[in-house]
Amino acid sequence: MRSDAARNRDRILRAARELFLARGTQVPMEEIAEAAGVGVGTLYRRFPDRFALLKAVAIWNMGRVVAEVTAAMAEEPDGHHCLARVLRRIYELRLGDPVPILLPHLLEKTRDDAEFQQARRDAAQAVDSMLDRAKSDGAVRQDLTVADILTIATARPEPSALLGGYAAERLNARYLQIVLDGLSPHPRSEPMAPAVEEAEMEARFTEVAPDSVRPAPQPEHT
Amino acid sequence: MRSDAARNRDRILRAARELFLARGTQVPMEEIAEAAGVGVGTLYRRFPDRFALLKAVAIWNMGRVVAEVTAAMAEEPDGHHCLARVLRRIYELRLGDPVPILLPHLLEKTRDDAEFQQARRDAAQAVDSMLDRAKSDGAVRQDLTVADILTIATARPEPSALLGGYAAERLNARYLQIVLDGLSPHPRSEPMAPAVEEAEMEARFTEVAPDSVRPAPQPEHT
Amino acid sequence: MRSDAARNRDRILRAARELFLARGTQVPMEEIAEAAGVGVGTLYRRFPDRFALLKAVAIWNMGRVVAEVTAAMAEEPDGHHCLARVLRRIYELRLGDPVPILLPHLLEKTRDDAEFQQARRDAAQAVDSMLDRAKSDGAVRQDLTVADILTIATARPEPSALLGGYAAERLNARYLQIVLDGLSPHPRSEPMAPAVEEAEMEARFTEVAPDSVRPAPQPEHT
Amino acid sequence: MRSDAARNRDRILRAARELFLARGTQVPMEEIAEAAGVGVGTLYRRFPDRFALLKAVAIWNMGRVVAEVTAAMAEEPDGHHCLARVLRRIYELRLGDPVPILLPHLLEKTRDDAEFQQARRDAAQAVDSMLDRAKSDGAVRQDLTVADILTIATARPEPSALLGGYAAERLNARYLQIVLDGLSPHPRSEPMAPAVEEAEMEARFTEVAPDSVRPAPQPEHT
DNA sequence: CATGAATGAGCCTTCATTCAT
DNA sequence: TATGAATGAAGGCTCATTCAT
Repeated sequence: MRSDAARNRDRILRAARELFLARGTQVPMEEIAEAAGVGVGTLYRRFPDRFALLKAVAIWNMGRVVAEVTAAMAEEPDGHHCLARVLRRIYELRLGDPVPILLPHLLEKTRDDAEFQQARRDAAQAVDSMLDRAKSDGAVRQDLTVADILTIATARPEPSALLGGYAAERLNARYLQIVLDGLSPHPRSEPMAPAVEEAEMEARFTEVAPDSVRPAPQPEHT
Repeated sequence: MRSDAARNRDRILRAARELFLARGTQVPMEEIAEAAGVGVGTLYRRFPDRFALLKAVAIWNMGRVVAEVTAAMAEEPDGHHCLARVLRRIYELRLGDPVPILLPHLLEKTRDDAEFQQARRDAAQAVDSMLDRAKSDGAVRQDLTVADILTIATARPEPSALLGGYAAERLNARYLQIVLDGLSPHPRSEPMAPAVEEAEMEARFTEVAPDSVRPAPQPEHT
Repeated sequence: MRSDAARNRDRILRAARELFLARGTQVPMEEIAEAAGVGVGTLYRRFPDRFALLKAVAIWNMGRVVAEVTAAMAEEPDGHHCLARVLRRIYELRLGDPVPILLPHLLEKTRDDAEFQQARRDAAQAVDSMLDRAKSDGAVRQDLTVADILTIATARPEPSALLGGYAAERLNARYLQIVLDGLSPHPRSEPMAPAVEEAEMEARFTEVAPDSVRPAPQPEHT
Repeated sequence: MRSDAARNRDRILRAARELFLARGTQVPMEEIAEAAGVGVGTLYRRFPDRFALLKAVAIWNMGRVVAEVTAAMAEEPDGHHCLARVLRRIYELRLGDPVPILLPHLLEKTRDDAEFQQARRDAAQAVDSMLDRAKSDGAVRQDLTVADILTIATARPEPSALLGGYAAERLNARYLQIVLDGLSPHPRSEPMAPAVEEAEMEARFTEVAPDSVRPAPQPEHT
């Protein structure tokens, strides 16, 4: 029965991740339950409310980032290909989508969630190790930090919004190449704004951001 | 009262644009009405449903893109600064946000909307003229097309999703510089995937995209 | 301008009568105004609320009953044909439809309305004179009163409800003939329940009906 | 809880039938729910929209017609009393009211509804068998068909519209006797319009009625 | 006077969550 | 423990009526 419960949890999580992406984070809980092949009651037993589900999906996404980095590090020949592959996967799987991975108000509510914070640190560390390798290989500028890479991860192009899916793959590929070119060390590059260090990212979870750069309020996910 | 009505329409539009960004496109119509200082009835008289409002905001956004390009072309010294300024403004004002400017299903429903299509063409043309100038100035690769620039416009970084607003301005500035670097002509750049020409974009509104690259279904905006 | 106003009133009344029949008495006031070719403001100037419109239509209907009786009395050869024609016209024009001619709560509210009461008396008197002639001609039983005829007027057959309009004319004609046969004097007829005299009808507008025979409450017409 | 659910469905149906008659088919769903002692959500779970409720009530009404016929056939001494009793019950219970039993547009939407069509056929058959017996007993003309009886069923007198309920019982009784007299075989009767056979009624559900006899458009029930 | 814009109460419907079975 | 029935708060939308132009 323990295994049944675990299987249910897993099916719910998969269904939720897919439906959140396909139909938005407000998708009815009943649809998620149905897609998972369980009753709503079961869904609520595993995840007491919608937020718990969002958090679980976010943790799953972060774990997936670690997995993608690990695989790329093992299989790609150099830092450039490694970075290219991971970014491509993040966009493909929409792992960096602001919704639902890391909504501001989700961050607020997860500040004290050990599991969530651990997953976040693991993901940042994995990306950081990948960035180190890219720097060593001379694939990217030395003044980049993990915050830059994660920022790029959130900047998923959506050419389908322009072309309804037409030529989306080509446009995505071109976008990725442009970004990678931009990341590479150019003699002519002007100096950038000061880098954001990992320590600063970490600090975010203890300090409160200055009002001037507060993110826009986000919709409550009930 | 014609003038009153026009003023109300305008106030509703502004309120909608702001609330769609701040609280999502599902924000209660009543809140939009309240923010605009009118009753719901008035809102519904001007915009028969939520979709009409989304469309009007999208048209406004596209008009704003034209205005930003025009201003930049007039005031900036060269193609590089022009492009940089416009992209920065697009991100700042969130003019290229997939929501609500150009959701796939919004495109479907606007295929036969003359005003919408005109606004879209005007925006594309403005961006294209800016791109031409940037090419003439040697500021960007010659193999770029307007589709690439618009794709970039949709790829707005959201560092606040990672840092809750902390250092967002610096990260945004760094992201923009990375992209601009990537757009600049590099001798070492590998060839890109075939460019998407403006004619292909235009074709999107008559042909139907191949199934293989259909965008994910989107939430209904009622 | 007096004539313009009168023309408007008339157009509104016609539109209201038609729309009440075609789409029910809850049809939006704005539709009535549009069908009449005036603005809602004008409609409300002539008829302060929906009830005023219902009342005016009811008065018009009763006037039409008088007109139909008058024409039939003048043109038909005998009491039988006269009665048959008037009943047919009442059904055709739906002059006796409970809605909106004589809803119970409409009666309540019109108890003190002189114009309405006069129209009602005129209609009853016209029908009564027609009934007298039919009795003189031996076309109907002697024990009938105007209340019976008016009751029959409210019993409009609606075969379209059964057959979607198919054969409606034939079924209506057959129904009418059945009723007329039933009205004719049969030696074999059993005695009927006591007749309702006109004086009793008149009394209804001063007394209050006994609770036991109160009509079902009717929907408020706002 | 299956039994609870069934009990709720039943209570909703009863409440709906009563309120549709008492206050019209536009009665707020919430009132129906309240009268049934359930929440609106429960009502909507059983009946997804107002139309589903109308349909269910119509089916209930048709079933009741069958029950009334069956009882009358078993308990009444002859065809005359049987017919009289059933018509009286139909009027008393308002089983033949155009609303909600058999509205034209309801027929349209139920053309493919197996349960509805079965109920309709059962009711027609029951009435037909009763008519056969009446003919055998010499209680009615031989040239009547079930369509005539059903047409009569829709022609419910509403004397309360004239008298506010005063003397309604007597007037109803007299109306019924008049109709029954009209139905009885008179040597002196003129020939009637051609009868509508049951086969023609049945055909109505496959063919489309000729435009000339289309029923008036009916109010949408949401 | 005529118009139609503005208002907001009210009804329909959905869906998050609870809880009886 | 799994289910799905029940609840009711919340939001979309309509429309009667008022009132500024």
